[in-house]
Amino acid sequence: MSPASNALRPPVLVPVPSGKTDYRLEEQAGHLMRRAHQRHTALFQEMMGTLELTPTQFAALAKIKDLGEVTQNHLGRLTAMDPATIQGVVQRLLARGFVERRPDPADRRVMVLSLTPGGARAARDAIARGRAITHATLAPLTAAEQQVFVNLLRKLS
Amino acid sequence: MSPASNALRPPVLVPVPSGKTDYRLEEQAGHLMRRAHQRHTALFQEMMGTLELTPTQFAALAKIKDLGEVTQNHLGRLTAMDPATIQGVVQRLLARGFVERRPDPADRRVMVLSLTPGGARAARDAIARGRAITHATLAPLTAAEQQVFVNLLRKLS
DNA sequence: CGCTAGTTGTTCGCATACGAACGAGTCCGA
DNA sequence: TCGGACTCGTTCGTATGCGAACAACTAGCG
Repeated sequence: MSPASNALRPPVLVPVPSGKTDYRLEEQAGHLMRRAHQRHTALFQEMMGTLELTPTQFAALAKIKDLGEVTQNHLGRLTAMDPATIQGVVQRLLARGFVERRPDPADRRVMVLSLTPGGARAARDAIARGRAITHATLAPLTAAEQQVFVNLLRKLS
Repeated sequence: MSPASNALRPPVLVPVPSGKTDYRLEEQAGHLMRRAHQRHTALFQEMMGTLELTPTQFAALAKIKDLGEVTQNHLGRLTAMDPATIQGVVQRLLARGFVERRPDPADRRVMVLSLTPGGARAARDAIARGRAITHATLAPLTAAEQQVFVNLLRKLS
């Protein structure tokens, strides 16, 4: 039935029939990236379910678990968040009791962040779901395509 | 000297030495998509420059230009925006005088949107920049990789 | 030592993004 | 023709995401 499986071949290169080249929004990389990211966040929210973590909250939690202790700005850089953005994310994790902060005696500008026991438990649970979310996000692609896609994404920062 | 150049080969499959598999945030598809999208929007804002259009405003403008007339919800579906989201976007385009709206006599729920002359001029200008933005966004990839990347993105909605 | 440059965390404002709920209107089947 | 189901646009609330400005603090240089 279906022709199938020539998916990676470049499209047939029909040169635009009309003289004035037209602009197809739905073929622009940026627009497609927005939509793909949109789909991912929908999956994320659905599959994170009762844990009620957003993607950025999850990233922060996972990174703190990784490092044990981090300062807020450093955590922001590691998770690609603006100081203004990481600030709000950390506030919400503090409010939910997942994260603790204590002043750094060596540098009085700095607040050191670490997980609470409850935060550590949440992080373990969330990471398990994180694996499933990655799986679901990439499900429309074959295993080989997934490899290629992630490699290309890495080149696009 | 250096092994090098096996970049597309699947990683050597070192099964994690410790018993507990670890989770690398920076290799997760979702996280990478967020960062790639982030980079794109930064390029977008910079290159759109004095036109001061956001990606969603641009998408709406380009789509209206394409169709001549659209209703608001329909426009939202075409540009992948929630009714609540497209509402704000249209408000701002109305406020800047790029878009007009008039009631549809045939269906009194509906408002029909179209471009003003100024909006049409802005759209032409913006689309020219849009091409450059797509180019810059994909610049880290070779031409062949760009084809593959866009094809894979399309499969991820 | 003292001044400047840079860093850290915070606040404000604006623009997505979407779930939920709502009033107004349309449509279709009984 | 009546009533329920659906659609359209709007509002509210919450969470990113970032530029800009700011106070507090550190560090480095003359």
